[in-house]
Amino acid sequence: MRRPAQVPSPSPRYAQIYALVCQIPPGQVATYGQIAQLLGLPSQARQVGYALFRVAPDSEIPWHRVVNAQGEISYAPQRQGNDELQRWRLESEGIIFDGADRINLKKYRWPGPLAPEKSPRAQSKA
DNA sequence: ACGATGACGTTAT
DNA sequence: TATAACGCCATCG
Repeated sequence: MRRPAQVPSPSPRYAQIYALVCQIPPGQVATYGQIAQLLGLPSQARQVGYALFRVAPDSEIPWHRVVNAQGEISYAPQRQGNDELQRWRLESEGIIFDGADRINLKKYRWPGPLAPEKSPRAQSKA
């Protein structure tokens, strides 16, 4: 069932994905394509999602803050309800789903690592 | 090494 | 707006 088998040392590419996802602040969400683009991977949105698939639900990574470009959770039978968990967690952070099970990306979309929601101070890193 | 798959995205109908 | 098909690239058998 395509289980992760063993992931002792993921590729550096995945490490970047995980690191970026960890930077998503609570109450906000990012899309797979956005993550990919921020990493310099314009068309590899799939790999971003695939990387998150390898992450355990109890991982330190806020994987639940990543949704697709349509602003909705990607429901898949392979996740066996982890998708529900994702929605539940997002709602816990104050994110509201509309009648179409989608969220307002215009309102919750993560601006990026260079634009924290508090201080729009670009490139103020180190 | 090869073929098939997939937590996606974009464009066309 | 919803549905369908194609493209992209890493991972799996």
